[in-house]
Amino acid sequence: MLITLDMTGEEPIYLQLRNEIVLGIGCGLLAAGEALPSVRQLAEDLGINAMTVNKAYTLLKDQGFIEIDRRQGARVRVAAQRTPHFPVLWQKQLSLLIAEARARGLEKEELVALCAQIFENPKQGGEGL
Amino acid sequence: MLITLDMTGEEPIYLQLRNEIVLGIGCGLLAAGEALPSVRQLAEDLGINAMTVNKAYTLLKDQGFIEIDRRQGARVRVAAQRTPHFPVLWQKQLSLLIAEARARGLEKEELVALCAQIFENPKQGGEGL
DNA sequence: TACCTTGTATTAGTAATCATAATACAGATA
DNA sequence: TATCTGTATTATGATTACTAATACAAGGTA
Repeated sequence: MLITLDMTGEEPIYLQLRNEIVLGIGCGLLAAGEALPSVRQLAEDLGINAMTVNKAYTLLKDQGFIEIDRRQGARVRVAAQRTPHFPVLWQKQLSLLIAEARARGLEKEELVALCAQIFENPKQGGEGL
Repeated sequence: MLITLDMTGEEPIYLQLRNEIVLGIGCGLLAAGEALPSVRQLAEDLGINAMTVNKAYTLLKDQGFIEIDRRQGARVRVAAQRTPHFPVLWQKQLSLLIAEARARGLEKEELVALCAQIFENPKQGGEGL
């Protein structure tokens, strides 16, 4: 999977990397059980420090998206993605985004249609606005 | 409208304040055209510095949620909330959240239903997960 | 054994953020 | 004149974020 980073922007590198991988999993570009590059390999490919990659991996592990074996490296988590409780922070962020949309005059039908569209292809995003 | 801040958490005060106001607008607790407290008044009520309130207000103004008249203070923006182009950052954040949901195994129907529910009452959030 | 790979703990240093405070100013209003 | 708006300025202290360099631990393999 191709990963591009914006080294000039304000978003931290490790967060960009984490988000790219989450998007990859969500889109199916990264299949369940698929191996991720080693921290050193990915760091070299991206031209960043290995600890920065490690920070992203650790974050993904703590959030339940990947598993890390000290011997064999990281891979996309197979099971248990369907956590019983969805993260509270996730719900708060979603509520805030929807509140912003309402404040800007978006109609309920538009929102629902947009969410359904993004669900199909999160990397493309919503082209209809 | 009642505003509560978490002074111990990690989220910046000015951001909490900004988000609370956005939620208030989105839920209709703050009507279009309604006046907001002055920066000094709100700062005193909340026990924070006036410049912190000013930072939140300036952010809300730059994002198109409120209008600020130097004479009469701030008020919820009446028109033009329906911006022709929805903020790119908003779409990116929504795409990321939906990708996270997919990665965790949420079904499309569940997502749509949840979004519709939150749209009705963003402050309540999604209780169904 | 020797060497490769893997992740990770530690340390460090630079930079940025955040909240606050004290003023001061411009403009409108009562 | 006195008082209310927002705002620009400057400063300060504390904290945190971010990235990097290095060394270590553990397992695989020739």
